[in-house]
Amino acid sequence: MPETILSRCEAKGLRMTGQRRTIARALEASEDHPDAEELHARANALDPGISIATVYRTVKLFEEAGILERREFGDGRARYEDAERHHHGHLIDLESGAVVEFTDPEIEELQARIAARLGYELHGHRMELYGVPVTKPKD
Amino acid sequence: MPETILSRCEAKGLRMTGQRRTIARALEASEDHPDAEELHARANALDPGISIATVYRTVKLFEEAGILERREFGDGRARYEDAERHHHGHLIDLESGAVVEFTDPEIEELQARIAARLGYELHGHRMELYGVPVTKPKD
DNA sequence: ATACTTGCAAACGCTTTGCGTGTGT
DNA sequence: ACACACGCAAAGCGTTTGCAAGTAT
Repeated sequence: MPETILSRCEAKGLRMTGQRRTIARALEASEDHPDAEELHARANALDPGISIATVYRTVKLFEEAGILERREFGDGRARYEDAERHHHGHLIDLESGAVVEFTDPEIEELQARIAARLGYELHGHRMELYGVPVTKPKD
Repeated sequence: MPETILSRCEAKGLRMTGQRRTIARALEASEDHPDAEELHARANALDPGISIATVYRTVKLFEEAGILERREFGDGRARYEDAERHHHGHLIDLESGAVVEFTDPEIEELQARIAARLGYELHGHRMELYGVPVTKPKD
């Protein structure tokens, strides 16, 4: 089970360019949920010259590889976070847009229970419940 | 406690034009989660001549009045549903975008518990948890 | 009477994409 | 060497908005 974003990229066989490495480092250093523009700024702070188009292409690539998760909090822009970070919930202030993270042991259990009851595994599709990708319960 | 969308609009003192009445009727008849374009089509099927701009203005108005809830399922466009309909969850197929509705008595209880633990009521702001507006637990 | 609402079309903000150049494997 | 990634700028898409004409109260 690899741990860094870079090592997970390599494990998936992604071609790692300088730009992708830098974006991976910027994501690694992020404890929050940057949007594309913010991630662009953080990556360019590490190594200038990365275009916003490359940021968009890279987050899409990483998301399709299961390395990143894309989130939408209702303000129109997508936000990204490391898919391996411990699962947590998001409580969103609808006025200010502030995002409060929290963890609750009951969440994953409840998600797994609901998903199982709905028979999601019969579809063989990736499913999302309350904005969170559904994973099979460990047994 | 009024029941139709129209009566709730009147109770809130909204100025009810012909277009707004028609959009309210289209929403009333919807058992699913139409986006703006779909709602526009349904409203025009009832009474033609309503512009998409008016649909957008009206759903925003209704949402701010607490009559509608806006949802985002990750496909870029917002979807709308009657805020008074029984609370339910959404399981989303990430490939096809299909939305499966379900209800679970544990969801609201868990939401209320998490929200209470996080002290959301101290802020005095409208908060959203997993895409669902948080309401105070009834006691 | 007057403040609010409408349709139209232009503008908006975020994201994607075509193209010619540059680069990882 | 060659398929793929890049930067740039243009286009795309859902949504919002300025304006002049129309409407609810």
